[in-house]
Amino acid sequence: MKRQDPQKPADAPGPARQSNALGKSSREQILAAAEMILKRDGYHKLSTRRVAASCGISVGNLTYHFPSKVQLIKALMVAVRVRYQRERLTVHPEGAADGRAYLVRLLSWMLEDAVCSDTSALFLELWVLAKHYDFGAEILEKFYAVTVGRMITGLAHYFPDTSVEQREQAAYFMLTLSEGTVAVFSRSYKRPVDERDMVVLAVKSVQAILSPA
Amino acid sequence: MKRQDPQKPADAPGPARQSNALGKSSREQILAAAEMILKRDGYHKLSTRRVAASCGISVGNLTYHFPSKVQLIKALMVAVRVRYQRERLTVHPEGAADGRAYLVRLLSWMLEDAVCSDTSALFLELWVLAKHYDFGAEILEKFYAVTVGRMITGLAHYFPDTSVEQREQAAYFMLTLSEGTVAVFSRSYKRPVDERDMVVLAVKSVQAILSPA
DNA sequence: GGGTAGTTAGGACGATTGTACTAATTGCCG
DNA sequence: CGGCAATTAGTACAATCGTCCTAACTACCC
Repeated sequence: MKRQDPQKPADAPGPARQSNALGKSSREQILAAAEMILKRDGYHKLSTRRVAASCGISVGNLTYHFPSKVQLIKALMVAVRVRYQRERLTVHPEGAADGRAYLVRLLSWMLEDAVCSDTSALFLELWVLAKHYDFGAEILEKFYAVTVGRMITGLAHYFPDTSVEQREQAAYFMLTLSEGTVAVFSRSYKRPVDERDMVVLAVKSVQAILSPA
Repeated sequence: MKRQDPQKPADAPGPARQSNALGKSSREQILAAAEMILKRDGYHKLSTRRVAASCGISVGNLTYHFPSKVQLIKALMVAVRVRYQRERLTVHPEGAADGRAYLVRLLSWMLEDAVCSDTSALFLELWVLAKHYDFGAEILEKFYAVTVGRMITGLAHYFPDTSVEQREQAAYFMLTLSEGTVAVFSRSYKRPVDERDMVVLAVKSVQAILSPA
C-alpha cells in the first residue's frame, strides 16, 4: 500500500507499538542491527539490505519503517546519543571523597570506556558521519555539549574555588583527552604508555588547570 | 586513446618513469586524486571509478597501476604517512629559547594542524581504515611511533632533568591531545573553549607532567 | 624502421546498492 | 465477523561497484 506518514519524529514513540517475537518493535530491532553493523563493519559497509538481513526482515519492510537510508542513519545516531548520554549521566561519580578522587573516578571511567572496543568502534564511525551529514555534526555536538555540561557541574561541586572559565576549560580538556584516547589507544598495540598511565597524567593535568594561576 | 598530447619531455634519465601532461607519473596522479576523494567524500565514497575519473584516466588504466582497490588504499596510506612524517619532522621547533617556548611552538603547531580541515578530514578516514585493514593499523601505529619518538628527543633536549618515562608519557599525552583535538575541535561550532585555549592548557599540563613528582 | 615492453582505453561480467512499487498478511476495532 | 489500517514480503529497476579481459597506443632500444 501507499506509505503514509513516513517519518514520525525520531524519538521513540512510547509503548504504543506492536512487538514481534523478539519482544522488540521492528524499529528498535532495525536500529540495533544497524548499530551493530556500523560498529563491526563501518559506515562504508552499512547498507539497507545488510541491516534487513541482520534482523531477519525484508528490504521492503525496512524501507517501510525507514523510507530512506539517511533517515535510518539519523534515527540511529539519535538513538545512540540518547543511550550514551544517559549512561554518561548515570555513571557520573557523585560520592567522591574529594576533588582528586572525583577526577580519578571520572577520568578512569572515561578513558577505560574510550578504549572499550564497542565505544571506540562506534565513535570512529560517528565522527565520519558527523563529517558527512550536517545532522550528524549537530547530534554529536549536542552530545559533547551535554557531556561537558555535566562535567562542569561536577567540577563546580568538587572545586568551588575555581572560575567558570577554568571549569569550562578543564571539561573540554577532559573531553579532548577522552576522544584522543579513542583515536590513539583503542587499537591493541605495544606501547610504552597505556590508558591507565593516561588516567594518572590526566588527573595531574586537570589539577594543574584548576589550580590558581 | 584520445588522451591529451604528451608535451612533457622526460627530464633526467635515472629512474626514468614516464610523465604525462601534468608532469606527474600516473601513479602519483592516482594517489593524489585518491587522497583528495578520501578527504572530501570519505572512505565509503572512495571507488576506483571515481578516482580514475577524477584524474582523467580510464578504469582499465587504474587497474593496471593498482590491480586491486586494497593495493591502492595501501599505497595511499603509505604515501600519506611518508608525507606527514616528513612534515612533522621538518616543522619540529629546534631553536626554542627554553623548554616552555619549545612546548608552546610544538603544541601550537600540532593543535593548529589538527583543526585544519585537510588534516582532520584525512585522519578521521585514516582511523577508519586502520580499524578495517590490518596494514592500515600498522601504518598508523608506525606513524604515531615516529611522531612520539621525535617528540621524546625534543623533550630530552629541552627537559634534561626528566626521566625517560616522564618524556614518554608526555609525548603520548601530547599525541592524544592532538588527536582528540581533531575529533572535538575540527568541526566549526560555537564553543566556550577553542583550540588556542587548548594550547595554553596543554603547555601547562605537559609542564606539570614533566615537573618532578 | 621494426620489435618489444610498458601504458592506456574501453567494454564486459556479476554483485551490490538505494529506492520504488505491488501484493499479501497481520492486528485491531466496531 | 467485516473492514480497514498497519505491517510485511517480494520483486524490479537503474546506478554503481570491483575486477577481468582484450586491443590499441606509446616510448624506447637495437
